[in-house]
Amino acid sequence: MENRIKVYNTLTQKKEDLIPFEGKTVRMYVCGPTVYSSAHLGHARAAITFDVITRFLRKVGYKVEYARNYTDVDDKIINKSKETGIPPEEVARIYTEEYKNDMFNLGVETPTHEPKVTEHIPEIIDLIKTIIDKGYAYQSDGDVFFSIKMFRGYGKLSKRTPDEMLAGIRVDINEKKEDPLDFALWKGVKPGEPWWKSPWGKGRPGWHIECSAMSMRYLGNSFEIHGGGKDLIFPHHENEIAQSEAATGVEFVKYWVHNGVIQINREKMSKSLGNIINVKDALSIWNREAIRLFLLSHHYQNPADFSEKALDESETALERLYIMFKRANDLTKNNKREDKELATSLNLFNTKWIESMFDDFNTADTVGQLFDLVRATNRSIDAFGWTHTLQETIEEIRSFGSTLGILELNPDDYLKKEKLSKRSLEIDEEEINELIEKRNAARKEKKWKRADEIRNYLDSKGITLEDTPKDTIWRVKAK
RNA sequence: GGCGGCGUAGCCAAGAGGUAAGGCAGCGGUCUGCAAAACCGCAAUACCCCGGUUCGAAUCCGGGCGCCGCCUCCA
Repeated sequence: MENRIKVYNTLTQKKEDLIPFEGKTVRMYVCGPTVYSSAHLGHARAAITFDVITRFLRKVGYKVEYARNYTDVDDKIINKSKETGIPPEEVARIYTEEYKNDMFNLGVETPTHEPKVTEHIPEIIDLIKTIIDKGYAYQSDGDVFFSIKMFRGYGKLSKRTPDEMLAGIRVDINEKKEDPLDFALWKGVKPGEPWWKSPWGKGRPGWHIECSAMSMRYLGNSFEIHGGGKDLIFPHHENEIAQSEAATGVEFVKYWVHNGVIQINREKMSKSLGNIINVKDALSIWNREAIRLFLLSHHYQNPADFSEKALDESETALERLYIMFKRANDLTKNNKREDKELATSLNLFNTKWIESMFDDFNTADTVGQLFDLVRATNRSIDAFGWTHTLQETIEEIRSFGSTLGILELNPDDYLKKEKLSKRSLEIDEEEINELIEKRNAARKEKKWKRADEIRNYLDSKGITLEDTPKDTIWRVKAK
């Protein structure tokens, strides 16, 4: 078939060929966090989804200009400041740092640009001016509102008309607005709030305008991909389209790409349900690669139901991969034979996973293919030991892993060190090694009862032993 | 109420007209002192229900039922 990447576009509700405006450069903007609280799994999913998309596009030869913002002025930040007594700038600074840290710990690569709202106030003011000049916005008191009825395409992304939205129940009444659906581009200052000077008096940007201003600043008036969680489609992205296209008269974004939400036990993760899981907390329990594998085992558009069981299963699945790496590592390179069956499996994998990624970044499908190859690889290790083909296979799996941001550790680091430090297991490496020696001494004398006692003891501490022809190896149980 | 989406074996989850990936859990076998890991096999007539289109439907269309998201701050 056509050698083109297909991407599902929320705007057209179809999978489309990804065709950049120019050559092989893809410009992508993804809505980053409003920095008023710790990053949760929803942030992690969005970041990882677009991290993988970026990694893959680059792998297949695209240049990706990737911008992801920090919204560091906002009502929620101001509220947090009032609650805690910490100045708003400080609230924003703390959570921006935390977000960066969390993303680093999740293995998310840093985007090309990470603009902050507070550093782009002039751009925002200019953009609002243009929108007013073109007649799409009006001043009311100290505020500036976007007039949705002036923009003909309003609702094209979220597939609803203003009338339908008005039929909905909760629309806040604000006498300053001409139409209840109008939204603020600029908010006049209130006592104790951060403000900047503007042609409309002191104030600050409304929500939505920052993303338009910053994406245009770094990526241009029209760019290829705009991403974010599905929950941002309305009103955030709808409003971005309206204000951007009102200002420039050209199509803002070619492909709108939205990731599905995280659910906890089939329910939305939300403050009111009290079921928000922070990235930091998840990382204290599970390896970051397990979290990524869990997410990437779902198609990015589908909801992902997070549970302890599901994450434990991802760790178990990862363990299978690392055990395979370890088996391969431990082989001596003395075999001159080649395994043709493995070569065939490898070729199949090479073409299939790329194909799956070309088809709307179907990482879940690639994971299935990976495990097919893993079986073939283990079979090959059993039958042939080390071969050049095996070496090649391992390298290819690693390379695949680096596109998904998994399988980047040494087997021993994953199977031992990482987990030893993550679980408080009341046992250390030294003691484990001592016990293994004792057990092997017992085994030599065929004192099986004693040997099994030691193994059971270690098992009770969460350590699994494995006797290989050469020696005894150990790992921390997956659970 | 409006808009969007989902329902695939015990659980999780891909697939979107051509005869159902993969993971986890379970069972049996090979290997092992016994295990573990790995491999082989079983469970497995797995596509919510009822109609329709088609040579052929999990996939398309219509109608049900159940669940979820958005419409208010959200990744």
